[in-house]
Amino acid sequence: MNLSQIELLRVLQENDFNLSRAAEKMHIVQSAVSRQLQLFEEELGSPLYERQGKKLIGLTSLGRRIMEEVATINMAKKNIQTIAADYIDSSQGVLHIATTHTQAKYFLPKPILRFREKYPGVRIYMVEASPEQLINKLHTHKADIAVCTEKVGEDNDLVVKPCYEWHHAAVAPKNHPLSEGEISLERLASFPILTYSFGFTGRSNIETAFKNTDMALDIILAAADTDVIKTYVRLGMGVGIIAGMAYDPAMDQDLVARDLSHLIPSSRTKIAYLKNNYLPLYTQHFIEELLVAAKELNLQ
Amino acid sequence: MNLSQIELLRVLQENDFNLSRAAEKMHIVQSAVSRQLQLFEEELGSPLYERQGKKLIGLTSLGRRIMEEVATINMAKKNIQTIAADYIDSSQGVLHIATTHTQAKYFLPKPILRFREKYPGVRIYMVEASPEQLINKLHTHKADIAVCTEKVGEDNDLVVKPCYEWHHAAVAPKNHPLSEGEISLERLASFPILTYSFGFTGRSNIETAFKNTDMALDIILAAADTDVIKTYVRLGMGVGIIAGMAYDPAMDQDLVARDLSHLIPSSRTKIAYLKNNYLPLYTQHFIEELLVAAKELNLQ
DNA sequence: TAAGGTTACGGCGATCGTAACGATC
DNA sequence: GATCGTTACGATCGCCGTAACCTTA
Repeated sequence: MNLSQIELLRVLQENDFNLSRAAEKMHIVQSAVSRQLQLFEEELGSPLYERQGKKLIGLTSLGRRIMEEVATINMAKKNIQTIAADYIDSSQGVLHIATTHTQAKYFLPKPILRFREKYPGVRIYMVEASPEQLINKLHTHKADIAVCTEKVGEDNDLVVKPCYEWHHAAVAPKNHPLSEGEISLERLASFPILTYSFGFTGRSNIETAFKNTDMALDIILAAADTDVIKTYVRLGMGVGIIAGMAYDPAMDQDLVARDLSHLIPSSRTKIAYLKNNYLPLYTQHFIEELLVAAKELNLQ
Repeated sequence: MNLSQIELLRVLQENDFNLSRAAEKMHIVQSAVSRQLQLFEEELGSPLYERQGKKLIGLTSLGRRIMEEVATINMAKKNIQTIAADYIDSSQGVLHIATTHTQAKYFLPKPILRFREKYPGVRIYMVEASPEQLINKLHTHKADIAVCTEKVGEDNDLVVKPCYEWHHAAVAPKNHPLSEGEISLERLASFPILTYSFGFTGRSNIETAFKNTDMALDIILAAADTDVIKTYVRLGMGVGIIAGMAYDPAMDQDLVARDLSHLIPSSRTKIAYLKNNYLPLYTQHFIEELLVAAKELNLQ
């Protein structure tokens, strides 16, 4: 048994058990991969993969159980490298942030700027995706930390830190009827609505708000992206329901925002990263920066 | 980085950082070990060991942190092998039990006999030692499970299953004054006492019983081993305080046993094994056998 | 016949063993 | 001088790459 065989199992996992693709990813020829897998299965004395003819089509039950240990080993191996690099120079490195559009645009700018001042040597990669994809990116080590509101609470392999709390707001063009008067669920339901896609940015709480009523929102457009929603609100398509902090008084002067905290339960944005994953010092500081920014938001 | 380098760090740990001894243990020459260590430290970019001249004298702070990950990897590697072997044939294998003399002689015989009937192909090794040493044997993989009363509750890396509860008993030769009349702490303290060594078989609870009194036992002999205690009790040296289940009505007809449950808090014997350590099916069944025997004991 | 996998074989490099040397008690 | 570790060098064995072959959609 050796580490490249362990690595191979991981790469196979991420490439649909396709030996040829795995070989490419590992920068060796396919025959080498084939042999290493044979050797490993031979050493263990039992096949790890189900085969259809020669083709690998999935894991055996033994293989599935062993993949848990493989994941542990790969994580620890990565940790060793990270810890050593961090020990030598904790001012340099790479930080992969996975987040949703709304967080990237309306929450992260301030903490990221502050972080950059302290750590000019850290290269920041930000990737936007759906909460489900974010979690997947954590698991496949394509992201170090995730910032989002939905889903992350449900994953047992993640450390989840509560970040800040926010409310939804309704946005509409100036002079829209909704810019005046009290807002109720009924009234809200009387307009065509533009809001987030399922599984994004507190959308679940919008559902919750209407759950025990016989009303339903007439959602004519759902987007992952606050700016898309605003764009179509500006075109007069209807009322947008967005995250409160995504209304920018300066940039959105042509829109009015109405607080919906009395109608829709508050949402909590969270920071998540893999359990057992060593985070370099600068990443730990970045998280602190996020929490500071969160506190500032919630004090306002 | 490769697995034999990781293995090397473990072996060094267990051999006082002595390269020559580590080389022996790994069945390669010392120069090879020296070079592998150099290569690994070079790859990480920072030394893992403190050196006095050329001699290794301990871990650096980086080294200490990395040893945690090394332990994880070694555990997972061992798990992979165990899981595979277990999957192929769960009726064969080796079971290392670490326990104290008292458990080995007075508790384990019945469950071990039953286990052997079901698993004649499993080779059983039993090693007797002090609770502290037992825990060490778990950590160094020299034992799979430990059965004892003291200490194991305090170690966070162990899974601890409560097994059975028992009380101390006083034993004395027939016709000894203690064979009649009520027993109090005062009366007990008036005899010379023979009991377990510190850190063995419920000794801590004997201490507890006298803690808030101004009395003290006159312990004239402390042994790890119940049979040693009995032997000297038979010679008339004094009163033995032993574990209740260590009094054998058939074998110990020349002694009287008096229950001390009203004087000394009850003790609980536990089963312990390493967290994250995969136990083969037969070991899991052995534990069940222990719990069955424990239940039988506590029902009597 | 294209895509995926296996088998055979030759070459290269990583790692080991031998051996001589250096340091420390 | 005994113990412990390093360095140099030759030898070996493991692993890769090339290439031909097998199998199935």
